Amino acid sequence: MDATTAPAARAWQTVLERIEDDLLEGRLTPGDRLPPERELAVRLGVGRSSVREALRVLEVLGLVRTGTGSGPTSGAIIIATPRGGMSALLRLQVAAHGFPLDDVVRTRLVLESAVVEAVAADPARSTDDAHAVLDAMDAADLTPGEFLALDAQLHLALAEASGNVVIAAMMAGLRTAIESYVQAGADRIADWEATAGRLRSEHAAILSAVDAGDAASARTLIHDHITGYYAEAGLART
Amino acid sequence: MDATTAPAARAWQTVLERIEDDLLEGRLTPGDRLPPERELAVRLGVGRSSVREALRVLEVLGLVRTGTGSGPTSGAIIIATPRGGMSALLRLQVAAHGFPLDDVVRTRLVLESAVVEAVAADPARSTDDAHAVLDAMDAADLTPGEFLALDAQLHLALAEASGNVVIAAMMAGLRTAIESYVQAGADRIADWEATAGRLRSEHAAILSAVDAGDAASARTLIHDHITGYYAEAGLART
DNA sequence: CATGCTACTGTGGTCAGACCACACGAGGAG
DNA sequence: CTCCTCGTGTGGTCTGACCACAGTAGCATG
Repeated sequence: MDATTAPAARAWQTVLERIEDDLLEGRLTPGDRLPPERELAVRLGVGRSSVREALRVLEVLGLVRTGTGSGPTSGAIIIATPRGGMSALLRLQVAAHGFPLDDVVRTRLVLESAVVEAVAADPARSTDDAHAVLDAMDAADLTPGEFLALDAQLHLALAEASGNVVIAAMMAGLRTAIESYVQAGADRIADWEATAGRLRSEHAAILSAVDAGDAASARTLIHDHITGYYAEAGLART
Repeated sequence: MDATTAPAARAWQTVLERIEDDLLEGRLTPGDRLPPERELAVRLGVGRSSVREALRVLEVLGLVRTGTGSGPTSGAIIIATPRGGMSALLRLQVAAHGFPLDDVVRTRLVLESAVVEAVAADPARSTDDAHAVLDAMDAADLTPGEFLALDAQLHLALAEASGNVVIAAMMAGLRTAIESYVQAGADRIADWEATAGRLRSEHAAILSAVDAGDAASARTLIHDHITGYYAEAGLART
């Protein structure tokens, strides 16, 4: 409730809360440099190792970027790139069985449906990036791994087209979390070329529906597209 | 692509990847205890501080719980409680302006709509927990803070009723991320009692629609419920 | 005077060692 | 047999030291 006055039993939490508070109050914004670790330690009355533990957390969460040496790129710099942190969180939770694979897939369905609906409903949203990836996927000599990487890129491009960075970050993370399972699933598919061809045409159909502003069709198509692949790859529950 | 053989320039990443690999391969599961920090350091050929930085990250992400002393509760124990990590990530990203408030609210709309729809469509889902919170909110002497805490609890109970832990964790995190803004918004509402009364009846209507299996109505009601509050609290963009 | 090299300085990255607080458990004192 | 005390192993923290790295100031050289 009141993080600013909480005692924060552990020293590294003190550092974390202090930085979060600076962020909230606008004393720190992306692009700013944090004081040197040694100075921060003295200023907050903790050891340098405690400062480092807090910075490590912030780094993994995508809030700071650290650099050695001197100059403007050195030191701990505030950034705001949530992709990495979201991916790490989801990936590890899936690995630790905190997030069942089925729930991850179902969440993808919810978010992707909302994405295509939003993009289809807003004529101002450009799907140029998605089309570019779609064209790249037409190359005939793609390995399954390359194809799936482009597939992830395509879905991400759609999410970004929706303009919602939270959803885009979550979708990137969800995809990363199940990346190894998707890859393993591809190996189980007997006729990969046939599947790839089907996925290509499904992608094209989805984009067409989105571009046409047909939100309802886009929802249905993306839903079937995703559930279809997971069923074929032997990842679906039912 | 291949995390297991990646060089991992930094020592703490080595530790992190090793533990992630153990999780993926099933060598570590929730409930297991990690080796002592000192032993882990020797075994991986890194310093103890590097091990601690990795453990700190895992702790914040909700993957391990550390305890001092001896006995079965001491040491670093694998858990899988993603709530805390999701909340921390979203809260800090909002604080750092990586996640615009509007996108957080819009994502809430997407997820909550999907939740009520799923719960309404599945008669097996129990809304008993949500009803219990609803009853608690009828108390007349609630402060705005207490009321909003129960409100968060109610929405979370619905998410849990959907059975999707990923969505439940995300919703908990999204709510936490904007908690301070929600509180601040409540202070700007002139006639709080009137608003609280309206929220109560809206909650009741949503639960009724869900219990009746009316997914479409539930979607509309929850959508208006959320957008209504944000508009009244002066948090909405438009 | 211009140029290029060198040493210095400040930064994060890592390690080693020490000490503390804590909780359990073994062993002795009663 | 019971209770207390001390030992032991754990995480939590601090300190100091050293390294790698990048920029920079200043000197040597042309």
